[in-house]
Amino acid sequence: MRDLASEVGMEAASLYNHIKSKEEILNEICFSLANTYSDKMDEVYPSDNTPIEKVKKLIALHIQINSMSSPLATVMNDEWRHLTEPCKSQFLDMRKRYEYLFTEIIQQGVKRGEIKAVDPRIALYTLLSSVRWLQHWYHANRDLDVNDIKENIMEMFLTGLVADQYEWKP
Amino acid sequence: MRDLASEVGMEAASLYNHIKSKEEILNEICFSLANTYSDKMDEVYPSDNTPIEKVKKLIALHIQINSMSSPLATVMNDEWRHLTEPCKSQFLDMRKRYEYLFTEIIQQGVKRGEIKAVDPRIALYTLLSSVRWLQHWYHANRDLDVNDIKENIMEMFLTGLVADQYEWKP
DNA sequence: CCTACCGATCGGTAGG
DNA sequence: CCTACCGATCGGTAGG
Repeated sequence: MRDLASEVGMEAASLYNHIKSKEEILNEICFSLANTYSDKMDEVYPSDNTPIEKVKKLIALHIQINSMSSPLATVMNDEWRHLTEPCKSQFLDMRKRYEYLFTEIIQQGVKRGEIKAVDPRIALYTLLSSVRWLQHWYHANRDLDVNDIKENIMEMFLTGLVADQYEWKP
Repeated sequence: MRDLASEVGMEAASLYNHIKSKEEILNEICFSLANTYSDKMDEVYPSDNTPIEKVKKLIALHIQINSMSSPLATVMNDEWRHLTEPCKSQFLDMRKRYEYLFTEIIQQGVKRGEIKAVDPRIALYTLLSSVRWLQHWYHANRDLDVNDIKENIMEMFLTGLVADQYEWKP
């Protein structure tokens, strides 16, 4: 709180005329971002895009948030554990629902023959994890363009690293 | 330190007969794991495997460490920032070298036509990030088998999510 | 290995 | 918005 205060040019004690507690800030950040994700899911999930198009739209949002709102994303990703009840449970419920709908999308893709028969949970967590650390390495590699990153990551996930002509299987 | 002490059944003060400082523990954990990664790289990099085989071997190590030694991996991944100089610089140098050799492997694969023309840094960070969070979701999904996870992740990265027969490009 | 205790720091309050 | 200050907690030391 002392650091925050000096950043905005006041004493720590004065912050408490603007906020109720340190945790109020944490709540604000976590739920603001969680709502952004939920809203996008509520828009994408029932749409008539193909499952692969849906996955692409959601991954694009993750890339966007983790590269643009990265300090907020860092707080949500690393500090949600310090939410107190009942907020913590509410937050986890939102996350659970988001992950459930995301696996549903993957599973629908598998059923329709668009997506390979991977384990949907493994696919989901691998996707989410990989874009999660954008916040950390993106700022150390500023010369990279967000759209380049987006296209490269999409390409990797959708068609893999192995070159089309190359016969890699033993 | 109070928590650690009670976990091993002593008073916090007594811990200091076994260790020099809290930070000594952090150093121990960070460098023990960093050495494991470096050693594997020194073995794999100059070997006569194909670049893709090398990538597979390194990713397998990351999966192994992040699922088996997960508490140690969590400490290294999240707390290395609190290393003090000169240890911090030394740690970052090791990481930089590891990442450099890893991108070299990817770049060689691209040059040899085995790996698609992705940006090697983006590919690297996406690979590393995705397996990094194994520690967090693996224990919440205990029914998953480590080898299943390994195979699924490899498959995703190497040949992608899109089913072979499916024409997805617009 | 424990008791007793230290200086620093933290989130936060009282009172103006 | 500030000064002054609180109780709790933290890493660590002295001395046995």
